[in-house]
Amino acid sequence: MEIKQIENKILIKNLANFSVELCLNCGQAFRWENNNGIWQGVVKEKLLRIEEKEEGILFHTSLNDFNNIWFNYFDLGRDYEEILQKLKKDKNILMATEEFSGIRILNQDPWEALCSFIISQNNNIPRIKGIISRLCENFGKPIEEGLYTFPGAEELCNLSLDDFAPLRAGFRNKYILDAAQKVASGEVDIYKLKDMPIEQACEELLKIKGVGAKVAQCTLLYGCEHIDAFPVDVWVKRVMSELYENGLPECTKGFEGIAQQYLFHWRRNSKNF
DNA sequence: AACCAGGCGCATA
DNA sequence: TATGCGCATGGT
Repeated sequence: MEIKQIENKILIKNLANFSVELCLNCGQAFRWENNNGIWQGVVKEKLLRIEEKEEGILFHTSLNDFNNIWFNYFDLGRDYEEILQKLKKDKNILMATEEFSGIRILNQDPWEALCSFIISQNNNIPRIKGIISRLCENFGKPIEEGLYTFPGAEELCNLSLDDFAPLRAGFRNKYILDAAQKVASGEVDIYKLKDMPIEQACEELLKIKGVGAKVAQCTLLYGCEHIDAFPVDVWVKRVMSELYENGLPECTKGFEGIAQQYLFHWRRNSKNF
């Protein structure tokens, strides 16, 4: 990986296993938009525009923000080469990586991940994006024209269920509110989850109404750096029953979350599954 | 017009 | 412990 500063942007050259499009559009994050090849999104209080060029990945950001925010967000410190080498011992994952090279697990904010995946339950991706977008418009802070921060738990915990009506999230409203209250009060300390054993971290999340095993595992994988979390949704359930009746292969041990993301995307999107 | 969507809580046995 | 249904809403 080679970092070049060009005017007020950062160009990353020779970065293997990184597809901007796949990372931002494979169902792990719901707030990135593609405008003519330039992906745009807000994380914490910061806006990023990022695009994939022939020469490399172009981050429209300062070196300071690249180092302090985006390097970690895109998981650039992790050796995917080594991990994928192990995962590719499995023929199916090998096929998935060949067709969809460059999926990485993003390090999202724990609260945003939790809240997003509560909203995701019994739902489809376009509508999940709509609800989250309305959540940010209604309760986030404006960054610039049409762009908002993701509202924190402390900004939601004192609202009433009626206040959530504009989201059109249906029965999920009460779950979002309960999550906001338990997180804001510290009853569930989501910032400690990354340093806890995964089973214990999972139990903490299950205290929240509307959070079951699937949402908990998603939160741990996408928001708490637990790369071994393994969310099982309908698509992964299909893969498991079709290909892995006896469970995941040994080579995925420790990286179940990455295996999951490739299998999920492959099963959903591959024409030659 | 039914059925489904990156589930979960609850009732029932 | 295991199954099945209801839940709000919107897209196909």
